[in-house]
Amino acid sequence: MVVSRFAPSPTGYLHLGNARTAIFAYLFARHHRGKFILRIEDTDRERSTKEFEEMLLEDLKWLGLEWDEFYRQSERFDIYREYAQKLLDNGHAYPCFCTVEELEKEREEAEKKGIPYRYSGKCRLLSKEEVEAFKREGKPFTIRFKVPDGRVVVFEDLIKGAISIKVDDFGDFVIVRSDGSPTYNFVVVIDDALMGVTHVIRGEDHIPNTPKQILIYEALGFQVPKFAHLPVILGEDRSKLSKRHGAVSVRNYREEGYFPEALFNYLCLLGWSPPNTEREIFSKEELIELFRLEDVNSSPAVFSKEKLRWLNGVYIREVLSLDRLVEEFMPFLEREGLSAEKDYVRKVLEKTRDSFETLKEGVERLKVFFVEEVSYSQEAISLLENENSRRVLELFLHKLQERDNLSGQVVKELAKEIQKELNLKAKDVWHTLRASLTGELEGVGVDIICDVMPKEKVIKRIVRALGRF
RNA sequence: GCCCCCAUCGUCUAGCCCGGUCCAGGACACCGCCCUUUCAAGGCGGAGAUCGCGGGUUCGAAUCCCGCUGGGGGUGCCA
Repeated sequence: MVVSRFAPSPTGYLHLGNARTAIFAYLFARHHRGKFILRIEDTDRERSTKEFEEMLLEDLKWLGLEWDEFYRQSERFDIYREYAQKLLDNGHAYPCFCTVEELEKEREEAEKKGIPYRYSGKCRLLSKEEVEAFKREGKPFTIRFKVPDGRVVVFEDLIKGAISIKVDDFGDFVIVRSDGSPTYNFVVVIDDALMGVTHVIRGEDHIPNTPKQILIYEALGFQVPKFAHLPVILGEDRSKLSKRHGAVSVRNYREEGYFPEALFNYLCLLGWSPPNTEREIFSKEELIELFRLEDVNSSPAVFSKEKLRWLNGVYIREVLSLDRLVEEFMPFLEREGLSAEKDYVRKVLEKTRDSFETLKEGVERLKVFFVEEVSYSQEAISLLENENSRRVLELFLHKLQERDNLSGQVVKELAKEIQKELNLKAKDVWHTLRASLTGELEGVGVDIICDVMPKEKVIKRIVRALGRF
């Protein structure tokens, strides 16, 4: 059975790059009817927090990723200790008593000479007696993995193809810190092996780690899984997407009123495209069906907020159900201090869903439907102060009284009559109505407003405008 | 510095494995027109890539080979 996993460390909000990695790993597992594991990599006690972990889970769920198994590395230290001991016993690892200061000095010297730094491996040479003596003294030590000399590790990456790395490029590396906590390169192997992970799908920044990990797999007699390294996501300036590029966490987009389906869909299109089709809109189920690692691009992609926006708009106007739209719109309305009956919101959105691309933008655009009193822009004021405007509004009110109810159809008829009777351009009539009704010179169609808003409310706004100008 | 990865319109990409149908297709953004009471949305059309550069191989190369350049990533008792 295929088993993939997503293994984030809880040191911040879910980053877009990580989200895409999670999505690909998830899609791959589901496509093969396999298992998808979520593993929290919190071995670094300094930077990991419970709060971030909760956010992470929340964001993942929001995106629509369900996992079959869940682990937390901080709860598995006993297991890691056991395997560290195993490596010590079978001679693949050794205690190292070098201090951080000593290592720092070595590194500086290497740099000064312009030669690439790697740990000298001098603690490899310590005799049993020396080790015992140091331990009795209570001298702190790390455990290092013994990297075999001259070895070239070759592996077939499912996305990049054959990759070979000379192991001499890095020295013996630490697998257990002096405080007893295990390091990433070590635990990742233990966990993936024990959890039966068959496909390690992760960012390409892990390529340099892979040979180290393969060495550990071998030293422990574990079967080496398949690897797939995804290209990174870049910002507009072509450097790795990071905080200084602005909104880069899933949470940011959620708060701006993006839909998880749209973000999911967009992220899939970054570095992957489905075979034999020019479609771009896909449901999660379709993506599961279509996704193949072979079709993932091997070059990095620049994140485009513009295109995400567009895609979100497509979801709002074409893909999502009206009910869903209403459901998600409500909290955004409330966040702006506005409120309305669900049915009313439904009526509004039914007619206007094709005119905005994020929920936040939607609330802004549709405010006029929900506020008690509109505020007038400078342009609207100068228009309403015009004598013609007064005549239009008065005539409109007068005619409105003769009608039982108001609608888009009715307002069109009335506008036409007014235009004729006052000998004005259609434009002028409409502009005046809009200004009095919305306080702005642009926005949602006046006919739509009259279709949706109660007649009394329309009258009230016009009366108020008339009274003010 | 050293190691690894990558390279098609501004951006995401199709095509590359199995060379001719590609004087390179689609999408976002951009420009114009139409629709129209405005802004969007929508419809139609346009511009935009000598396939990073230079050498080969071949009757023929975006597609195969070599070199160069550029970009990205890594180089921790972070993950």
